[in-house]
This record gives sequence, C-alpha cells and structure tokens, in this order.
Amino acid sequence: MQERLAGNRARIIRATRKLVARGGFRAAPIAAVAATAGLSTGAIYRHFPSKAHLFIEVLTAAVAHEIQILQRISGAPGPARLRLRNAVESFARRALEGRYLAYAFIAEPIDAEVDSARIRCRSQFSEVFELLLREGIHSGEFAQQDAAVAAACIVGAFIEALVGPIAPGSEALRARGGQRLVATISGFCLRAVLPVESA
Amino acid sequence: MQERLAGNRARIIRATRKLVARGGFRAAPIAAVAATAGLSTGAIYRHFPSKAHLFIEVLTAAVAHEIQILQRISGAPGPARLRLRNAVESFARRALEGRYLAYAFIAEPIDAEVDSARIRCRSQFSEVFELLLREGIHSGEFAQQDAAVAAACIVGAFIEALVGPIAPGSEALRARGGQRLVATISGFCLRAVLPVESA
Amino acid sequence: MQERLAGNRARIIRATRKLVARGGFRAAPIAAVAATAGLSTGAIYRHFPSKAHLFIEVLTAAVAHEIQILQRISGAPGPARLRLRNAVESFARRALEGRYLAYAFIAEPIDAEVDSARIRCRSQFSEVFELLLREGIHSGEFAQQDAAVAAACIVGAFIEALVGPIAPGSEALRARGGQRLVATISGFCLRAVLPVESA
Amino acid sequence: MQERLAGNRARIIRATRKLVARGGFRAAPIAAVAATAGLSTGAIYRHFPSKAHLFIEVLTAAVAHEIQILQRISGAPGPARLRLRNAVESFARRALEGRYLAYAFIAEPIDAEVDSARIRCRSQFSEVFELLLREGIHSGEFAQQDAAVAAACIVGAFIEALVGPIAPGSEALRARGGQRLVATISGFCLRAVLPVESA
DNA sequence: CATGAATGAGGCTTCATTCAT
DNA sequence: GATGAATGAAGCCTCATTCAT
Repeated sequence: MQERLAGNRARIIRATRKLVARGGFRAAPIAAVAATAGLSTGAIYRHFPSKAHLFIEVLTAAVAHEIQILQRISGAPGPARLRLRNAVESFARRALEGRYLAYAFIAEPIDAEVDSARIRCRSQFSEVFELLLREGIHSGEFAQQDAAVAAACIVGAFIEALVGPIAPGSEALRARGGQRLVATISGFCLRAVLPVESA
Repeated sequence: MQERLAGNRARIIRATRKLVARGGFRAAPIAAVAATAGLSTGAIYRHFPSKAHLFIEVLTAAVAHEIQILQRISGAPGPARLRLRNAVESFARRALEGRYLAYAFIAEPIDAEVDSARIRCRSQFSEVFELLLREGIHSGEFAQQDAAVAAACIVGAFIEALVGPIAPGSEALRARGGQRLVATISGFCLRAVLPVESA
Repeated sequence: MQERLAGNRARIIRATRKLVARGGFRAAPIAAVAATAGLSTGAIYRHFPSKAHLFIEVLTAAVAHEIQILQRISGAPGPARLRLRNAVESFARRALEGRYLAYAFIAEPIDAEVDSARIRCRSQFSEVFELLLREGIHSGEFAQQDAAVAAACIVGAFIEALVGPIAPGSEALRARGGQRLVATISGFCLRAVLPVESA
Repeated sequence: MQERLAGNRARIIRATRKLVARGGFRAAPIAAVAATAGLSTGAIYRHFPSKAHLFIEVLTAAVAHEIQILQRISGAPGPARLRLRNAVESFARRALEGRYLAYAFIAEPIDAEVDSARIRCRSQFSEVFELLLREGIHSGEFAQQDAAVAAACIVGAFIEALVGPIAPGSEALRARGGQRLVATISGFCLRAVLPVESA
C-alpha cells in the first residue's frame, strides 16, 4: 500500500502538471486536480499539506528534470560554445513541445511561497548556464562578462522568444518555424557571449 | 466636479499600479484598490466597467509611456549600436527604479482580456527593437538575423536579468550594482546582435 | 418654473413606464430612468421620495387611466351583458397594444409597498366588474353568484389569456389573432356569468 | 453520506419553497436559503449550479406534482363537466393551503432562464385543461370555443381569484370562505365553458 | 486511508440613495 | 433646483480546506 500511496502522489503531480500546462495555475483548482487524478479532494491533502506545497512540488519536479538534462549537456566534454548551443537548443526545443514549463516560469505570484520557489527555479537554470559561461570565459572562448547576469539574460532571452510562440493561437509558428526559431535563439545567445570583432 | 472625477480616476490608476507593483495582480482586488485610492468599491465602477478593464488600462498606460521613451531614443540620429545601447539601458534603469512594470510583464493570465492586452504590450516593446535592429542589419552594423526573434530575445534578456534584482528582498543588489548591472545587460544585448569575429 | 418641474415629473413617469413596459421593474433602475428622462439621478429624488414611491405612482397612474375608461364603458346605458362584453374587450385590446400594463399586473413583489399598491390596483379593476356584475345579477341577466369572486375571475382570465401572447416572442399571435383572441376571451367571460341552460 | 447529501438537497428545496411562498423570489437570496436550510451558502452550489437552476427546480418540482394530480383527475372516467369541476376545485383547494405556488406563478421575470421555466409551467397547466375541454367540446358537453384560450382563462381565473385571499393579511378570508370560495370559482369556470341558453 | 459534502471567507459587481458643488 | 460622483450594503459565486463517515 506504500506503492498505492506513492502511485497516487505521482498521479496528483501529473494531473496538476497537465492542468497548469493547459491554462496556468488558475486552471488548477484542487477540485479539478482531484478529478483529473481520479481521486477525491481530501486525498490531495493526505499527500500535500496545502495547494502551495503541491504547486511548489510540481514546479520543482519539472524544473529538476530539466536541470538534469541541462547539466548533462553542459557538463559534457568539448568546447564551451558547442555545449552552450546544445544546452540552449535542447531547452528551447523541449519548451516548444510542452508549453507548461514556460507557463510555470512566467506564472504570476499566486502565493508568496510558490513565488519564491519559482524564483529559485529560475536561479537554478541560471546557475547551470553561469557555470558553463565561467568555463568559457576562463578558457578565453567567451568575452569577459558578469557570468551571473549573462546567464540570466540567456534564460530570459529564450523564454521571451518562446513565450510568443507558446501563447495560444500560434500553433502554426510552432509547427513551421520550430527548428528555425530554435536556431535563431541559440545564435543570438552565442553571439552575445562570444568576444566581438573590434569594438 | 469634473476635476474631482478626473482626479479620482487618476488616483485609482495610481493605486492599482502601486498594488500591482508590490504583489502582482493578485494583490490588487477591487476593495484594496478602492481603499488605497481613498474611495469606495462602488466608485471604481464609475470609472471602469470591470476589473479587467482597469487592469488593461493600467498596463497599457504604463507601457505606452515606456514605449514613447523608447521610440524617442531609438529614432534619434546616430549609429544603430549606440541607439540600441541607449534604449536598453534606459529601459533597464527605469525598470530598476519602479519595479511594477516588470511584474506586470510576467503576470500570469488572470483574465483572457487582460492577458491579450499583456501580450500586445510585449509585442509593442519588441517592435521598437525590431525596427532598430532592421536598420542596423540593413546598414551592416548588425549581423544578419531574424529581427523579430532577436528583438524578443532582447526584451526577454533584460526582463529576466532585472526580475531577480526586482524580486522582493534584493534591495541590496539594486542599490549596489544598479549601474553595473545595466551596463552588463546592454553589453550582452549589443554583442548578441553585432557580427562576430570568425565563427 | 413650476411648469418645468411638473414637466420633469411627467417625463420621469413616462420614462419609467417605458422601461417597465419593456422589461419589467427589474429593467428600471433609477439610473436608467434618469437617463431615459434626460435627467440626473438626483433629480428623480426631488420628485419622488424613493424608488418604491415612483413605481407606485407609475402603476397607480396607469391603472387610474384604465379604470376611468372601464368605468365609462361599464356605466353606460344598456344591458349589462353588452357592457360587460365591451369592458372586457376594451381592456383586452388595450393590453395587447401596450404590454406594460399586463406586466405591471403580474409583477413580482419588489417591495412590500409596491406590492400592496399592486394588489390595490387589481382590486380596483375587480370592483368595476363587481359593480357591473351586481347590476346584472340584480336585473336577472346574470346568474346568482358571488360578484366579488366572479369579478376577480374575469380579471384573472383575461390577464392569463393575454400574458401568453404578451410574452416576448409572440408578436405573430398578437398581430394575427388579436381580434379573435379578444373575442374568445370575452365569450368565455360572458358565458361564465350568464345563467346556464338547465344543468 | 449519500443520505445526508440527498437530505440536504431536499432541505434546500424546501427552504427555497418556504421563502418564495412567503415573499416571492426576491425574498429568497442564496444566503437566506442556506440559513433556512441550516447550511452554508457554499453548500447550495454543490447541489445546484446557480440560483436560477435552483429556482427552476423548485418551480418545476412544485408544478410537476400539481400536474400529476390534475392529470389523474382530468383523465378519470365520467362526464367532462364533473372532471373539470373536480380539477378546478382540487387545484384551488391545494393552492389555498400552500400559497407559494400561486406566488411562483405570478412571479416577475428575475432571470430569463427562470422566466421561461415559469412560462412552460403555466403552459403545462393550460394543457391539462385544454385536453379536457377538447373532449367536452367534442362530446357536445361544452360550447364550441378555442380550447387553448379557454384553458388559459380557467387557469387565470382561479389564480387571480385565489391570489387576493393568498396575499398576506387575508388569513381570515382563507379560513372562513375557503370552501365557498372554491365552489364559486369552479362554478364560474364551469358556466364559462358550458353552452348557454339562447344567446 | 479515502471520500466528498460542508464550510465560510473573499472576490466581483450592482444599485438605491445622499450630498457637495 | 439640478447634477452626478460617491457611498456602502447586498447579491452571486468560487474554492482552499476540514472532517464525519
């Protein structure tokens, strides 16, 4: 029955993710989460002390997964510029496929607790890129710059560039230009961190 | 009495802006807006047909003001790279002073109407940068690239880089590194659009 | 300026009547009455101490007018049965033309005061018919019966029979069958009060 | 717990009926219904999606019950005139006992949905009488006449004749004349549909 | 452990009435 | 006398959370 319990917990998280992906946190009241998970509302509270905790866990779990992937890419051998390109493109591609993550990113503070979790998640992304940037700067591949700020810029750049296409009604853009869009974004980010010609 | 009316309308907008700046749209229920403006809840509805309309107006007004400033800067004479730097830095500096705008930007869709207004606003920002980028690309100052996507990247980059510092609790960063932060961001954006050495 | 005052009072009453006719009392908030009358909301309260008083006056005025007409018809010389038929038909025809009166009749109690006025109005109608019935019973034209109850039945009968056709969306019925409908109703009422064959 | 649920649903309906009977729909705000039912306001919405739906159900349920009774009476064997008398008297007697039904009948349109339900209910009553009238007309018991209109007249006649006595403050009349009142009404309706002597 | 009915605070909006100008 | 902005009490409805079964 530990299994059953764990299974239900996972079901709840999946259900929440699905609803948030579709319409943001506002589209995920506890009753809807419970219904989607095939459970009762009371059951949710057996697994999570509050809605905020549930949302935080969903957000954290989704981000942790992405972070893992990013870390694998950014920690691979090879020149920093290639690893950066791969990391950006991988993330952008994944965001285009499942829009929920990007939504979670730009989510309005529903709750002080959730919000601070959201900010922590953004930071985690930044940190992966920051590490990579530091390596590149140190090795001379990248221009001298504040790695933390540049990392935040990278994250912001592709989120913003993706959010438009992710917004409802732009299925077309996603389908058609997905590949090109991703390439454009990674080009932008790469140029931004590489040393410039003369100026 | 026209004066009183107009004055109260402005007071309502200011009150909304203040509350949204502090805690997002969720922190601005009509009752709170009214209390902050020193009015009754009913008075709000003499000026705005609904909460959504009020929010849209606040957002639109704030953005319109910023857009004007950006357009003046980006339309000035001189090399595109300088104008871009000025535009980015001006915007970033302003956002650091009053945090609300950035918050409004990242607001979760509360309402379909408000949300579409929010998206239109983002687009307006992008468009200003897009125009400037096109000029620079055409004149050879900037690298060949998709101007629309690059503009979105620029907007996203500095918003993200600013949101961390803007988030509650980072007063320190704002105070200390304001100037340096702004410079770092504009450097990032400039490099991103300039042609690269060899790669 | 007494005239102006009186003129505005009349305008207010007309405006109220118009709105009530269209959608019942619910469709006549003070603001709408004022706008329709071309006055300010405050002006209404110079003429009527409250909304209830305004409604009562509108109802009373409309009914008083109808009562006058009914009394003229029912007080004319000739056999009671003819006078009854004329009275019923006149009333029914007028109700079909302007639906508001019938609406006012069946109006839900908005207010205890208004409601008691409404009941008084119904009674007034009944009384006219009651008087006529008494005459007919006394002269032997009509069957022995409780004149008060029979009068109420008459009023109810044609109101109900008219309300269907008066309800929104039945323009056709009114146009086509108006004349026949009125005749059917008056036939019903007449038979009801006349003595029966043998049974 | 199914029992509790069902029990509360019934309690809500009873509470609504009670309040509407006393003062019309206006006297039955959700908060009052909840308080009368011994529940919270939120509980209402577990059983009914909106106030309009609750009102419609109350109205429909009350009417459906009455219709059943009427149909049994009007469908019994025997001469149409007796069945008509029984139907009218049964209905009138029941209305005198519980006044709410008559009130619901004459309710002002609060809501487009509720209103259309109200109209449907009126029609249902009419239809029962209409069927009975057709039989009587066909068999020669009743005079030639438009059965639909005559049925509406019958419904209106006894509603109107009952509403006076039902109105607040006329307990006396109900107590004293109940039996006689009912007989007078049914006499009126019978004469109205029977053939007349000579005219 | 699960269920889901119930709670009740809180959000948006309407509107009769007042009152400073 | 007229104006119309402001008031504030209701009204409807939602939803996170609790708790009896």
